[in-house]
Amino acid sequence: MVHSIICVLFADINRLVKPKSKSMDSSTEEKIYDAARRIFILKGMEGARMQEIADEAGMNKALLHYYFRSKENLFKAVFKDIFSKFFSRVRGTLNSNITAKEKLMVFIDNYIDLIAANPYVPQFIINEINRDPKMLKSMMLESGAEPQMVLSMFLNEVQSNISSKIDPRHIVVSLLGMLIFPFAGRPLLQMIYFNNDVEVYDRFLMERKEIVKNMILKFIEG
Amino acid sequence: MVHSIICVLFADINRLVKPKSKSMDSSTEEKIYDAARRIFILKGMEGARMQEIADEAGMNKALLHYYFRSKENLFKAVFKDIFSKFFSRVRGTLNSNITAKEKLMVFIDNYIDLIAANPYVPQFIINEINRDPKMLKSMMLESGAEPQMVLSMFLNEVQSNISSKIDPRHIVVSLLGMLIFPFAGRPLLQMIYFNNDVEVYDRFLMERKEIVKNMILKFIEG
DNA sequence: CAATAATTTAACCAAAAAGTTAATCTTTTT
DNA sequence: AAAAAGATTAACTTTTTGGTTAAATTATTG
Repeated sequence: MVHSIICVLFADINRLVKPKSKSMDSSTEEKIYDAARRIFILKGMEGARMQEIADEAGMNKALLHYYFRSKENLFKAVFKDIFSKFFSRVRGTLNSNITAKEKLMVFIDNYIDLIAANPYVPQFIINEINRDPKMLKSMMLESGAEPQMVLSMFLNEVQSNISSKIDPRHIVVSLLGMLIFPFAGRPLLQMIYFNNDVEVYDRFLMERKEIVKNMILKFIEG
Repeated sequence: MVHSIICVLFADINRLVKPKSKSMDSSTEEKIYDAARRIFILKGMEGARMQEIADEAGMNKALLHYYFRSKENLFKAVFKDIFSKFFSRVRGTLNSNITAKEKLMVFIDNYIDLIAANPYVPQFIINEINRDPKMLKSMMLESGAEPQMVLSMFLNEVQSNISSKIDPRHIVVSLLGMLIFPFAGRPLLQMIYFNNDVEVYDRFLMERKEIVKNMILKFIEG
């Protein structure tokens, strides 16, 4: 399959958060930023500690306050970045000129690859928006993300190309649920249904590409 | 529909957490327990403050330590309770003697009602297990919950009654994703796709009963 | 009722965590 | 090279938060 080759080639492009690299060519501010991203995504705003972020970045805690005035500040910068990057990545997968149905299939493949490379991001975003829903408003204004466009765009296409009278929002929500839940609920699901076998669960996640495509198609085409 | 009548009649039975009641007939310990449940579910272990729980319970912070030695202790008691209650409720919906397919349909209806009455519970459980996966092990041993039974039970039935060669775990995960995600992602979804209209979103959630049943059936029956 | 036990409170303590500062080291500018 | 600006550190302060205690109040029991 050509597509899976493309997936492999571009796998690291999907990574929103750089893994800690030993080559120290990035600036101090960048190092703080990256460390903060990793810690915040893993532990959330409330669970993260400034000291921990400083340690992760390999430097003094005071520097975090030197570059970003407060934890709140640092978090907001990081969150805004992750949020907009994530949504623009998602939107990016929809900009080819193939049929609507094909586009939907490519979307599912890419979305699973994207989350596989950033398994904590969707849950992180959902949690933080639950914690402080006001953030979402400013996020949508400041970042050019316009996340509502992401799926309504092609779902209008799907809607018109395929005979289906279902509210497209039900399809979006079902689709996202099927894609995100196996990642968000991994520790639970992996233990209960997979005897905590990491490799088997990883395979399971990749199998989902075909499963979800199949499921959505059957539903849309009746 | 008879079923919706039953749903209305038993609506409050689904509620795992009592809303704060003005009638003060419950014991101090119970009041603390209930307040802790509400706060922990809303803010999580890390986000919750002992003072906040004391305020919610309408009493002194020292009392929380008098009845439960530590925050950790209080949290574990509450979490264990919520976890096992939730899973036993879920399992409870599967104990009628109707066909496997019918059982699946009833399950979907009941599950949505259950989460509608406890919208934060699934995400809370997932988050806390992510934070401390060790908890899950002890939870499964101590509480008689055995959550793995919940769906494998009837999915074996479904599997044998209906011709379908799909790994039932894919069906479980898809199903749970479709059911849980609209609740977990509510603030995000409601804002992006529903102009923050609470009533419309509530209706959307109830519509999902038919949508999800439809979707699962189409998938299983091919 | 008196004594004893259980409950409740206000005030306090210690540890953790965010945030600050002044002094030092490094780089850039003149 | 001297001065200035920028980056970095160690040590410190403040605030938050979980936890304690001793005294007061209430309930229970002999």
